[in-house]
Amino acid sequence: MYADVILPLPIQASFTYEVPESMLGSLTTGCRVLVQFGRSKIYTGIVENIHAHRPDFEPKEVHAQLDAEPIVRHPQLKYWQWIADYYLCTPGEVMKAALPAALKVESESWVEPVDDVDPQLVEGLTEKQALLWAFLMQKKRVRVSELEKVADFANPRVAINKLIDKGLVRMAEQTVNKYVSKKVTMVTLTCEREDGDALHGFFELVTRSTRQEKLLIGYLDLSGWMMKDQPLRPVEKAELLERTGSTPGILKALIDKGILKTYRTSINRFLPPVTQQKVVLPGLSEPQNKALGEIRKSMRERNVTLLRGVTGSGKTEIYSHLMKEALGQGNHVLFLVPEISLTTQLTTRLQKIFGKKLLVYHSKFSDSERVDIWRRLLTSTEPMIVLGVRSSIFLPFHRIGLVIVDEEHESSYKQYDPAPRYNARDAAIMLATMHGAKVLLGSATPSIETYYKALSGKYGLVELLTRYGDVKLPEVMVTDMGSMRKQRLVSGPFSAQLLREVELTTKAGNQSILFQNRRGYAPVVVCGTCGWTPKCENCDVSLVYHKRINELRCHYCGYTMTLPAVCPACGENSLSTFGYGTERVADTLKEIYPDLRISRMDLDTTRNKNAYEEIIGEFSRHETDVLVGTQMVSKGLDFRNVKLVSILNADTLLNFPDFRSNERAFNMMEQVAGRAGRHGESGKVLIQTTAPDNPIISRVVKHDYTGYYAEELEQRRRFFYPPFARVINVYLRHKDEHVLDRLTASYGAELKRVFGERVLGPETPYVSRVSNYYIRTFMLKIEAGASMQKVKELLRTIYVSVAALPGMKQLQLHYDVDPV
DNA sequence: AGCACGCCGACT
DNA sequence: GTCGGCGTGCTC
Repeated sequence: MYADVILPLPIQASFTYEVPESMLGSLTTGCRVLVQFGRSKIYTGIVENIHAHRPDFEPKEVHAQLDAEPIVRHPQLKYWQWIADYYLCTPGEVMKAALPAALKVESESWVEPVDDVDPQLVEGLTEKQALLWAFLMQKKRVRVSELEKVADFANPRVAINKLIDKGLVRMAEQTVNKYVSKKVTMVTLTCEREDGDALHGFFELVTRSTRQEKLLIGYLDLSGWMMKDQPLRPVEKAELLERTGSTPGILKALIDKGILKTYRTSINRFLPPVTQQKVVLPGLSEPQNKALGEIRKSMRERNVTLLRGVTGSGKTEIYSHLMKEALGQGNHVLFLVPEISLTTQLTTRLQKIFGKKLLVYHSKFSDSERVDIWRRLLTSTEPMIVLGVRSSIFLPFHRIGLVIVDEEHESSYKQYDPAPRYNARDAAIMLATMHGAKVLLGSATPSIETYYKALSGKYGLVELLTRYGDVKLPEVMVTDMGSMRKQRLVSGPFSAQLLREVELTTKAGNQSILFQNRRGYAPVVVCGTCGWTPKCENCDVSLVYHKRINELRCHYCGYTMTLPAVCPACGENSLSTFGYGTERVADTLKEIYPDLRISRMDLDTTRNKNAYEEIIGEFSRHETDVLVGTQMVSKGLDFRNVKLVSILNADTLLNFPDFRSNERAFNMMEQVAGRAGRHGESGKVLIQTTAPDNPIISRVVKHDYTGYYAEELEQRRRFFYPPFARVINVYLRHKDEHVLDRLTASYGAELKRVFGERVLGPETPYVSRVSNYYIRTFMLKIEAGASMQKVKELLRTIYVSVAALPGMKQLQLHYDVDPV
């Protein structure tokens, strides 16, 4: 028998290996295997298919079977294939994205001396070989990578191979298992279960402490100690303390008395629930209830329903009710949220309702934690909710009944780099379709495509246009920075009007959020004498100044340099900074109001795992008055006291040179505005711009989504963009700009020959070089109804037809399907 | 993606 | 004349 195996590589084909007899019968589709690929490398592959067709080459054998049971469930491989087809990448790339790293063991090459070394051979070694040999004799066994480091000469691999040829050393591939299961502390009684006397004695020992007694009883209760016909249920220490309201001290007292003992164990096994978790669902307001009813009705008729609910309308409560229903039917639920909104705020809220039925899947989790969740879904038959980010669509669900995609318009659902460049919203809809599950998309500002589908009847549409508790939508004011400046009413990034509002808000005991979509201190540094400006070595961008660390940073590749004291071009001491990033906004505000408590939230201040939670915690406990931040502050956060929100520079949102810039700007402003006044009296939003008459801003002022939508749709129709066209961007990257331009011309000619008017470009992107690669792009606009299968084939043909051109091998070409 | 093979310039 | 550089092709 032979197994077709998917390998985590950007190669279109799958590879056929022979199944050794020992695995016959046990090796099945969906199992992981270790296979050798090429001369030495060992990869984890997934068995795609097992068959008896002898291939016309001599296949290698499957090295090892890693799973007794499939780790990828039946519909999943089909799903991977769909993603690979749709997003124009290989199944191996999908596999790479889908499996947590710890499930993808890869080999490391080791070398060791052979058992009986011929000393004569050692004599005849060259200098380089002798150096490697000496190191190896010292260590006995060494990684190839280590050996390569020790070698102070080029191509050490050649020398190693010579040693192997001579018969002095041999290679050994060793796979590394990166998975470490999480350990927890468990509690158990020191006596045997049958030993009633001992237990009686224990109770005697705690008669003088009600709290100790309570803990003991709690243990008996949780473990099912007395129900001797059933197996003893292991009890976690944390669970015991929480359930009995005890402290670690009380537990310690019982351990000291010799009643209880603790032990460590891996939690990768299932603790059956003690009692059915009591589900306390939030009550729904009248409008919420009505919306819920409409959603249920819509779901009976259609697979996908859009819930357009204004910010603060209480979509989460509605989701909770739907999720509970799905759980009740024994189904899995996938609740997708954008990376940024997976805060403790949402998690704790849902945890209170669903307890252990809620699994959270997040990129900040360690890999082992992700594997635990993977395995739980695989082995458990219980209904569960996965609250997760983009990549959680790849988890091994078996009976999805409901998929919820919150903030469906969010661009972070789209993976941009590396492949697969998938949109988790769209992929989740496909996943649901494969499972026969229902989908609910939620947003205050649905994407144009989604709303179009909803209005045209393809999706169901439910609208919830009042905020919870009838709080009014915030009042939006626009400040014309141009005229403010003329009147000298601007200090730094702030208009006098904004400063007054911040002051009033703080005096009234409320909080403000200032939104500036740019991190760092100043985006540009310029020499006042000669005009020199620091640029990134690897990318075509100027470096952003970060003051606290006194560094210039590239926001594309991470390149850094310290700010020179004098201009390196002319030697004058005349470097000055321009523009405002969040760091400078916070500093400037502090200069104006030294007593104001200001915190900053952006990528730089939230690097480590807890920083994000801390900043949010501080702000929600009202330990800070003003929160300055990038788009991070615009998503899913709910603070009671925020009464003022300001977009410091709306111009930067409006002036993007692509077809989605209006959509992005409107969504962003509406989302930011939505942070204001979610409870009690309504809040205020202040937009600072030099273009106060911009139509998008006018729509935001009126919170006029439908107006914006109608106008935007018309634009899309006129210029043939989504939803009327399907867009595929083609990226060409090369280290040599001249070669790139030559290849781009040939490729473009071929592209246009085949697709004609549907091709736009080539274009040099705004940032034309990233990490030393020059970039050119084409945009392909395909009629909405056209066969993507056909388009895909044509693209492949075009690639093949230019593949022979010189330099093509060093050209990186990739497609971005449905770019956002 | 890795990795080896193979073809051209700078050293003994 | 070999060592070592990088471009090309293959991997079950």
